[in-house]
Amino acid sequence: MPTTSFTRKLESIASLSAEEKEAIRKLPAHVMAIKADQDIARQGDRPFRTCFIVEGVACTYKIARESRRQIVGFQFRGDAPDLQSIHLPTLDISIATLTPSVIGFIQHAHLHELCIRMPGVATALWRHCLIDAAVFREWMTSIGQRSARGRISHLLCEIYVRSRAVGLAQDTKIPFPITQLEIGDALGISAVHVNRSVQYLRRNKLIALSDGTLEILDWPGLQREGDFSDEYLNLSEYFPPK
Amino acid sequence: MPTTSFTRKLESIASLSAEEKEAIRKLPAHVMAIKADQDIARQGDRPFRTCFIVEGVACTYKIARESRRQIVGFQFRGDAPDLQSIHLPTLDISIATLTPSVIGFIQHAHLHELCIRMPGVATALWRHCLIDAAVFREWMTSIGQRSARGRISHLLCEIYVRSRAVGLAQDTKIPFPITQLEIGDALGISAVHVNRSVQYLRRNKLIALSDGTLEILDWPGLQREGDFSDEYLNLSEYFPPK
DNA sequence: CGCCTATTTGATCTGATTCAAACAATGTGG
DNA sequence: CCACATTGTTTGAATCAGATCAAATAGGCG
Repeated sequence: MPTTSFTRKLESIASLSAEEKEAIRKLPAHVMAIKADQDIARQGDRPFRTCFIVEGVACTYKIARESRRQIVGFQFRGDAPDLQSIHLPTLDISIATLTPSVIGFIQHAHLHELCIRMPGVATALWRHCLIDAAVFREWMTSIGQRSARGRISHLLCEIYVRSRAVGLAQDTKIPFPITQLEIGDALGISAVHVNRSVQYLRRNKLIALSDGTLEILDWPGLQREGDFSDEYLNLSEYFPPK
Repeated sequence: MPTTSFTRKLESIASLSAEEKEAIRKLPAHVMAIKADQDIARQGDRPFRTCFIVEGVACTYKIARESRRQIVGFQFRGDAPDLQSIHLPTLDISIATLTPSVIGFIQHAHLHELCIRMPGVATALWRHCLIDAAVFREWMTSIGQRSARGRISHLLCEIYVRSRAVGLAQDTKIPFPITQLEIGDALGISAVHVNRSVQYLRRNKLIALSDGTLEILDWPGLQREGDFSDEYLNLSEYFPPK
């Protein structure tokens, strides 16, 4: 079932009864394969349904003056990039795939109905929105206060932990299809400077990054470099790498 | 009633029936006067109640490495800085007053009960959380992509519109008790540079700012300078200045 | 093979930081 | 009511992190 990824994500951030899980899994979902670098939705849209990632990686972004792009989030398996549209009709962000992806869509009407029928599901969805917001706050702190190296290290830590939480990690390795340009757009750094910073992290044996794979070589070191602590992610279960 | 400010805020972002408004107004609230520059709650706390601003101005902030402070939001009359704690038990932010303030507190239990009894109230509260998140996204975009001048102009526009929406504006003037240091901490700019940028805005007759009062002299010009559009605030009613 | 996108390197420039000090405004206690 | 402490604003000078511009190199893929 495509909704399994969504259920698993919600499970990783809230406690759900077996009935609730089953109800979410049974939500009627429309599923679609989408190529890389395609917009799924655009700023200003008024969607009648919410999307979630079944497979692949997506990002949400806003455009500021002079077509400068701020990526405001990365979404992995199970994440719902526009869950907010349940109660905010007009999108203030655009959503795009970064890799070839499989995207699921659930109509708002079905979610509303389920929220009334099972308040525990409403709580889980609300929590999903609140954790998104906690991540935004952490990113603001990163962009506003940390050095380029710190920001990049912090982001890599976050993506590693989140990937792990939804079963995408193999040992200390995760798939990492995000380009350096995209990292720059997410962190308010130029791509050139991202490159130089990544090289620094490689030189210092904190990470290995190539061929779309990120390997954590020195987890404590990377956390220190990025001033990272995973609390803001509010994961209900979390297995740190050895 | 102290809860009137909170009700008015929710009214400004969601449509509530007379019964719902009345129910919110009747929520048992504990009220407290607090001096300026006091923490109301701290990162790591697990509050059993939510606070809201009856009078005064507060901010929420996070501390990054080397005690650098990122202010992640300003709160005015009616705002609930830690509404998230309804479903996220541990606070990832600290909350502090910026001026002498009157703060109201409502127990989570009462909010939960009301959410079940009146789903419209749940929607309004959820919307409050979602609009907070939309503001975070806009701030990220500001901090990540806009120049110092742009960031400051954008912030002034936002505060002006929000103050107006809860009845704090007189014509083109609003109370503005936020220091330049605090602006800097909110926007990732040093206080010195904030000062020079504010002087630029003054020189160019976009604003007048002194004695705790901000006057908008050239609204279109300030919006242009800050690349500002109010859509992300999701106000249900909005009266632009003439 | 050749096109396109991503990464890398080098050189130069600049917006913003930092440090330091003066100045203004406000409040406090004697 | 004044001396003084405190906090916020302003100015100047030196410095730097990161941007920009330009071009080379490397990978992936039809």
